[in-house]
Amino acid sequence: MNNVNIPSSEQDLLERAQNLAGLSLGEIAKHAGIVVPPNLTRNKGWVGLLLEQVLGASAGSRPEPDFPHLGIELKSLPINEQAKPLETTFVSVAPLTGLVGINWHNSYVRKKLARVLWVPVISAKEIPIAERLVGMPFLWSPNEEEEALLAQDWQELTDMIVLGEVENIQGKHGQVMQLRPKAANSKVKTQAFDKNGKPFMTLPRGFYLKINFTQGLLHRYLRVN
DNA sequence: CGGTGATCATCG
DNA sequence: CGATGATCACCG
Repeated sequence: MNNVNIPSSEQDLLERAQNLAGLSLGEIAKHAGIVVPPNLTRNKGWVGLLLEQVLGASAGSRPEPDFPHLGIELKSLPINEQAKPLETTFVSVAPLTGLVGINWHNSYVRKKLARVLWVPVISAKEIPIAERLVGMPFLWSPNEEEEALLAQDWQELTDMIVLGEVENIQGKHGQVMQLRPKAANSKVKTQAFDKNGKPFMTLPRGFYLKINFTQGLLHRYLRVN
């Protein structure tokens, strides 16, 4: 069963998402006719895919926003009962080549994060998948401070890539956004350039939002209204 | 193969 | 016990 039911507007999408607040993943899955896996070990993207389907996002792996006509990206956000994110948030694969002419302003990361529908899910490990509750979804765009932090980290990480130092980048780099492996396993390789400009093969990387960043925006939206 | 959706699992 | 590096499933 596919999404015949595509949200017509940002407001429509937001309302639909907010109607999920308080529901359990089990209830939502049942309504959608989807079986809840016993755990996420072999279904790591399950929550995100469930929400995509229920909210009428376009499926597939195309590098586009989940709602192309609205320019909105959908992100599930696992949190604990104290509203603290439990995991970093994957943003996108990091380009390791073809970076000439790319800057923060025209970067893919900035585009992806321009408008995000965050759907918090209380996902403490001890809670069975089906019993995990959806929190209050909210639409977010970076404010000036957030965008400055993202731009700074993106620049630092991209500079290192351009200088051929991608293999010296560790998770600790970046204040709010980091670069980490993003692959099926550590044997997967993609092309990059070393510091002498020579091509070599390395592990694909992705940009991830650190927990302090998503925690901050969560608080910004949950606090004053 | 390289993108999407992410969480797992081990280490300090 | 949090953060980093590694990993899993699916799609076109």
